[in-house]
Amino acid sequence: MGQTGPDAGQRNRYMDWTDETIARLRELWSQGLSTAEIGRQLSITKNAVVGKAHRLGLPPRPSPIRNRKVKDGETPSTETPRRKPPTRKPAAPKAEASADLLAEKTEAKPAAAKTDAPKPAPAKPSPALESIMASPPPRPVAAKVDSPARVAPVAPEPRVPPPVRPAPPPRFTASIDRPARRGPSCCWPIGDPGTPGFHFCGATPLPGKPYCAEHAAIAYVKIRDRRD
DNA sequence: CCCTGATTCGC
DNA sequence: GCGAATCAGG
Repeated sequence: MGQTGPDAGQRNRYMDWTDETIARLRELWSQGLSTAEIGRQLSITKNAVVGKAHRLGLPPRPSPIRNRKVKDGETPSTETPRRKPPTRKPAAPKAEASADLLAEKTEAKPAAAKTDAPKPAPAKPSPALESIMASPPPRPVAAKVDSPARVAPVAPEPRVPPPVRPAPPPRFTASIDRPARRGPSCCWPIGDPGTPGFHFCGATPLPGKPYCAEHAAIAYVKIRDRRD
């Protein structure tokens, strides 16, 4: 008879962290996406993202908060280490929403270069994604983006606008991760973020740009000439 | 208030 | 090992 499987105990309670999902997490994490953003694209919570990221040993990014951890024996006098009380909820097995993942797949994929579409960039995969697209230099640190959804339309250059961005600091020290064979790869999203078929271009990007020549061409639309 | 990530701790 | 809950800063 058909056995249900000896190891069928694993329900869909947790994210299936396969090599692929992990790779995607690392990719997105490396790209400087927010934990919430990564979680959203992976259909998981930011907690899961950050938790897994730490377990994977991914390089911590500039935390908005201070070091909650002090060196051992660090003036533990007046400052009482307020360990947060374990008043955490005893158990909150909220109902799982299964068909909840497909409720937001309204995003559009990077349409091919349209002949008359000045905005070939992905319709709007994500606010954060849009940010990285608008910013060639994916700064792993000091990412000082005000708000992903509050980017004011920058004024176009008057003329002779050099398409070169100032200071693309590739801070790839190659230490924590980046085995070696992992130079900069084109991070143009292909497919729907969150679907198994989703992946990045991976081609060699132009110097100072996150995209390869092909995608950079469609990613960076030439600013319309401003005539007075 | 919103956002962010880090840490903790129950499962 | 996983992730909700919580904490903490901007």
